[in-house]
Amino acid sequence: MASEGFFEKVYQVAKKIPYGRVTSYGAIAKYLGAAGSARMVGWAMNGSSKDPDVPAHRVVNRKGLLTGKHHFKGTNLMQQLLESEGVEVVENQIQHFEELFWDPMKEL
DNA sequence: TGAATGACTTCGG
DNA sequence: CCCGAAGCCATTC
Repeated sequence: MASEGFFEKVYQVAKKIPYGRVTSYGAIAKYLGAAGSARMVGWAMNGSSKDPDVPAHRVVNRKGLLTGKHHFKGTNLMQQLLESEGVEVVENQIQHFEELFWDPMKEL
């Protein structure tokens, strides 16, 4: 259905996230023109399971916290993926988050 | 149509 | 910065 339009956009942006970088739901939402619908981005990510090319592990909340890790298959899968990209993660929180932060509005 | 939900964000204390 | 409460918005039932 066309109702997946919003989801598709989220997937596209998520796929554009550079390697070893992360972003927040709000940033993506704002880029999509749906500023304030950060929750929808997370919701869209819920459907990202059907699109393995979507690096949902690179999308965290504004604090750099891996809030969505509980939605992954493994409890530590999300962190492992980030660490695999050179991103330090401690206590579900991304280190140097401000440095690794990738703003689609600014980068795209 | 209306109420409930959610991987968030912002505001006030 | 931490905590609690309210707000937002699209999707689902």
